[in-house]
Amino acid sequence: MCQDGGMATREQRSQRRTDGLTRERIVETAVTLLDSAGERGLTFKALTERLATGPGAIYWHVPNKDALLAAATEAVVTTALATGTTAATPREQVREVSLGLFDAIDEHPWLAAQLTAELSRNPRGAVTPRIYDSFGRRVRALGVPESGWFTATSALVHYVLGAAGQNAANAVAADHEVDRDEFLDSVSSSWEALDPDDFPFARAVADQLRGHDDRRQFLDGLDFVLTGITAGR
Amino acid sequence: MCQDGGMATREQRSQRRTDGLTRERIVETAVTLLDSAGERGLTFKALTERLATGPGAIYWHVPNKDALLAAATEAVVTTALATGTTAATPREQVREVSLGLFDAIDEHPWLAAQLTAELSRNPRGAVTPRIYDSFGRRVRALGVPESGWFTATSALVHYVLGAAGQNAANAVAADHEVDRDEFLDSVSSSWEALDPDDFPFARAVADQLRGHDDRRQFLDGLDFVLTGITAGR
DNA sequence: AACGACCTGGAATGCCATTCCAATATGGAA
DNA sequence: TTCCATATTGGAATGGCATTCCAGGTCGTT
Repeated sequence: MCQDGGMATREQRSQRRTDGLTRERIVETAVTLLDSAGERGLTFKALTERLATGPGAIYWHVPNKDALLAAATEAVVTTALATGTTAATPREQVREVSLGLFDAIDEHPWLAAQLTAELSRNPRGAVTPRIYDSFGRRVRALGVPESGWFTATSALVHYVLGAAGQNAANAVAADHEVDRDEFLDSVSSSWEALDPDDFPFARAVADQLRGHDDRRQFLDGLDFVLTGITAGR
Repeated sequence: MCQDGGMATREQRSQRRTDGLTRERIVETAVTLLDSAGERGLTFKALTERLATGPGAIYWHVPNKDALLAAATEAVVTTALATGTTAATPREQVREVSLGLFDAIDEHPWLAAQLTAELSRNPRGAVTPRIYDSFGRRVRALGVPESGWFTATSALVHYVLGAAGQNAANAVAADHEVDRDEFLDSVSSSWEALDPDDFPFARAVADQLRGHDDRRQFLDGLDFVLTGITAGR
């Protein structure tokens, strides 16, 4: 095979740490790594370096990488949803929670995919009911009849996750660009250069791309959903 | 290090293939692998085995795995959007395209995440304008004023991707379960067991989970968006 | 002061994407 | 027909990664 002959037993172990390694500290570090380099940035190597330890120590606190991702997701979502309500009308309250999640995903671009995974893989966990409750309570306050609660809330959550996920992905991609305006401008130009027979619409809206406000667009879309949900009233 | 001493030159190469290895055949195989085992199922090892070749041959046709994923995405999306229109009203036409994409994502659960990535990473490629055009043309037909085209279409696409992505993730998760009804039932029960003070809403809608129709729920949500988009008329 | 449960970190394993390269086809020029 | 350049192939090597194993340390209890 390729054995290197054992080289005696380990002679000297490095000093044992005095500050305890806790699951909390690990999750915290994981979030930092995810934020700075995306899902690919979370490796056990980076983790062990940051925490000045070895993989075994981490695995004692956390069963595997997926669980670590789930824990990071839960930590971030819980914080994001824990904002006190200041808005007056139910509609404004929905906007408030939605923006909270939108901003959290913008700040933690890896969150959208993890949330989708968490909602389906772990519907019994803490995250799924927390999200549905945050949105659902406000949907109820909107005056939706009980039979429509689940459908309306699902539609809302799906829109928010879809839009926020796309926005976060865009933001990461735009990060590689020097200047956002310049980037949008060049995309817009390339849409204008498309064959008018094959892509009449892309051509027509190319100009609307330039300098549009993502947050504003998100809220406008949210209003479509809200209007639809409350339309029967 | 660990050199094994060269063992002479290769004496006998296995028979060279007669059927050409083409980019198309590779992408086709990639889609098959993705469909059967998700993104984790697409490995160069599996690919070389299926195609009875080596990694080098594949890399001659395709620059890397990301490009292969992008090509697979484009192939599937192009097919999904290439359905002729049979619906009468613009609103029904939007439903038609949306369902086409929803079903494609349901059939290829890896597609949602890839589409989000493709839309942001490669807005100049073929996929992004194709999607925007498919939806946008019908939005225009809905009677939306030109200034609202981009916003309305984006909202629509975001909702469809969000809902379809969540649905596909759910379907994959449910695949591991024996029975869908039984699974929904157990989730519903665990929601009912939640603390009524912390999760009043989840408790209240737990029953609506049981036996709900995903496709129907998707269309109901789509109607909210459509109603919102056309509300100003 | 010694035992065991808890906790640590380094080495070993096996999978994966990617690169390198020697070997092989193929078809046009001589 | 022979020969060569170019297109194409597949296997070996490389380096990174998650995960497992294990030989140890630490500390509270007795």
